[in-house]
Parts: sequence; C-alpha cells; structure tokens
Amino acid sequence: MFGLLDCNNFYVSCERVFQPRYEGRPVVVLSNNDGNLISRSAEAKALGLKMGDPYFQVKDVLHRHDVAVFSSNYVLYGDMSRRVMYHLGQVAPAVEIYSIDEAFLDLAGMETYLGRLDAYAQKVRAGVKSRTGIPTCVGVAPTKTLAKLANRIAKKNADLDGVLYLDSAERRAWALRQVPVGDVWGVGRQYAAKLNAAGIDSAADLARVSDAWARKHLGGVVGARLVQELQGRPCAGLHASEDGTLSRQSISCSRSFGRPLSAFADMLAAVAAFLSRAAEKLRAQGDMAHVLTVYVSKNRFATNVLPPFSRSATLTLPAGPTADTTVLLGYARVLLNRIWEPGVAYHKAGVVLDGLEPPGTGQQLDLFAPATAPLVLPEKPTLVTRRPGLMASLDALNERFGRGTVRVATAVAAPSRPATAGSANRPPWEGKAQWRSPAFTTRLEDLMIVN
DNA sequence: TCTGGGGTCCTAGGACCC
DNA sequence: TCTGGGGTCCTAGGACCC
Repeated sequence: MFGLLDCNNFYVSCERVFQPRYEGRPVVVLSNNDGNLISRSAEAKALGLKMGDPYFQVKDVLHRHDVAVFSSNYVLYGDMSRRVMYHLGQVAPAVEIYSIDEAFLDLAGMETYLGRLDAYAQKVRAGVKSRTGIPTCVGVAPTKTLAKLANRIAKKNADLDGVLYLDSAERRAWALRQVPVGDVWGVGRQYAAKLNAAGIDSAADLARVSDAWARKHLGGVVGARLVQELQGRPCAGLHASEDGTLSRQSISCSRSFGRPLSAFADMLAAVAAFLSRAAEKLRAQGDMAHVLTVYVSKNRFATNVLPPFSRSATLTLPAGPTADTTVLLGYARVLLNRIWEPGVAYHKAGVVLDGLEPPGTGQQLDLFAPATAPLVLPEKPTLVTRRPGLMASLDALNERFGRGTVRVATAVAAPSRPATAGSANRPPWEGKAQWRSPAFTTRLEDLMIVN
C-alpha cells in the first residue's frame, strides 16, 4: 500500500499560518515576476480564478472581490515544506518527497498490524496540522497512481474528511468512475484530447484499454505502466528520500527578466548569476556535474516573434565532472556564445546541470592539465578537486551572511543604463515581487513579535 | 506594460565502438 | 552486385508533473 499526502493550496496555506486574518478570505499567490496565479484558496477557486491565469488578465476580478494577493515567497514555502516532510519521516516507515507539497508514504505491510488504514491516515493529517498548521489530504491505495487518484477525490469531497482508502476492488472501481481521464496522474493536455477523441473519458475507461493500445498512443512504456497502475498492479516503487532531503538528478536555475535584455554583457551576467545558484545547489547536494546546458528564450507571446522561441546548447564537460562555479562559468560562456543572436530581445535565460555524481567516482583527469607538466606551476587549475576550499569558503560565507554576499564578478551586473527610481542597483534580470510576505521562519529580523 | 520555475522520463538520430 | 549485430554516448526535444 502507498499513501499520498498532499498539502491543500500549499502556498496559500503557508501565508495563512502566519497571517490568520486571511482565513476564510479569497487569497492567491503569484509566480515569480508576479506573472501568474500558482496557488488559490478555495474562496479564490470559487470566484472562477484558474491555475496559471496571468495576473494582468484577472487583476480586475481580484480587486472587485477584494482578493488578497501575495508574491511567491519560496524561502518560506521551502522551510514549511521541510517541516511537513520532517514530521512524515517521524510517523511513516519510509517517505518519498515527491514535490514541495507532496510525499508518498510506504505503507507496505501496515495493514497486518493496524487493520484498516483510515485511522492511521487521519492521525498523520492531524500530526502535520498541529505541528505546522498546514491542512492536508491523504489517499491510500495499492499503487502510486491510485493513491494520487484517491487523494484527488478526497480533496474534492469534503464529506470524506480528507482521507480516501481504496482497500477493495469495489472501492477502486468506484473511484475510477469518479475521475475524468484528464485528471489522471500522467495524462496531460495532449493525451487527454487524444483519449477523449477515442471515446475514453474516465479513469475507468482508461483502465480498460489494452496494453498494446496504451503503448501505441500514450508514449510507449510510460502509457503501459500507467494503465497497469490504474488496474492495481504496481509498476513504480517508493524511492525513499534519505534523511528528509531530496537528491536530484538534474539541477537548474532560470528566470524571466524584469525587462528584455539585448546586451551580451547583461545576458552573460544573468547566466553567471543563475549558474552560481545552480552550482551552489549542486554542492549542497554533495555532487559534481558532468553535463551543462545553457538556454535563452524570446518572448513567446509577442505576435512579431516566430518560433523557435528558445535556443539551447549542451556540453559534456571535456575535463570531467566539476562543482566549481568558475570552471562551469568558463564553459557557460562558450555555450552562450554559440546560441547568442545579436539584436534579439531576450526575455528569459537558464542553466541546467546534468550527469550528477558524487566526487571520486571515475573522474576523468585532464590530459592537458598543468599537473602533467611538473615543471610548470599550475597557474589556472581546471579541476574542482584542486580547490574545493575556495568553493567551501564561498558557500560558508553566503550561508552565514546571506545569499549573494560573495559572488563571481561576472555575475555582478554592470550598470548598462542610468538607474531609475526604485531600480537602483537591481540587476536587470531581476523580476517583480511587489507583495512578498516576510521570511517568518528563516530571518531573525522577520520573526513575529507576540505582545 | 504585464504571461513562472524546477523537475522526471522517454525517444531518436548520429557518431562511434567492437 | 553483394555490405551485420549489438552496444554506448551525445545532443535535442517532447510530454508530463507540481
């Protein structure tokens, strides 16, 4: 059995924990750059506001109904998530952190001891609520896909009191009939349209298609697994997250800019800033990266811009994996030069680190590195292993004095235009965040004072 | 004027290997 | 005239997830 615990309207719930005056009122949280709606309270959903709605398109509705609007505060949400996951680690045999607000619980064999698992699921919910203030729902079922499905039904039906346990074939069949096929985990917009066209409308319909049909029309083996999981045959196990943290297979950092950039120097500074952040995450996870991708994007909504909207370049690092920001930056500059088109107004850029591995596992030595020429002092070492101390010091300083206290010079924006009021010293790639709440749990200055 | 960010998994062709 | 089989790695891109 798998459990799937999912936080309700997670970002909105995080804001409400520290500002309970927003309980019962419509609340939304915006994406970076205050671009789109990415979290809505039940009251906001009732107003017809949709996930992903651009803010500027629904601004009037928000004002008319006095909806509370927040910029996203990932420092706060990340810390609240950590607390939720920590508690789950205390009460479940194994936990897989699936996203910032969701976790799978390994409940294999627990029925032998506890009988039905409804009461246990309720206890987990109550524990998370009392320790973090975050409301949740739990689905319990024999496969991950069915646990997701059960969770979704529990969320939509208040009378279930936040828990749905699919313990019998009859209950599973009933649950499959409740859910439109487009809401099944793994069925996105494209597949939903295809399925509807083929007369497959509910999860129950999808559970009946043949293996061959699923392979042909739903992305090969992925589709076949999806159907099997709906039928109650597990195809995916639980990937336990060690000590409550998540270790990733790729790490990226990207941003939409506050205003379009068309100067190479600005773009290079932006890429350097994103790369610095990604490399920081890489080192925090204790890994090195073997593959680097840099990409730049144009405004895909502009009527005068034709696809492709994005260009990327990838490089397998010739001298092997590294976690050194400055080494990575040297390659990033080469990649950016490869995709850069002069005169284009860019709206976004990003970097991706792939091929992550812990240090010391089959690193390739550089044939041309100075170490092979003992009479020449290494002026410019190329492998991170030669100077782990520099990166460690960099990380320690930024940890202690705040992110970005010490940076590589390339990532510091040169003032390419006179500063306007309010924009003084803000790099041109930084977006808007007009309504950000305080970092209640991670900054001493932001701690609440209780009188 | 204003449209997010960070992930996973899979496919496929080309270059290359034995 | 006739030209194999079984792999890996690299790179780019698509579909999906929250």
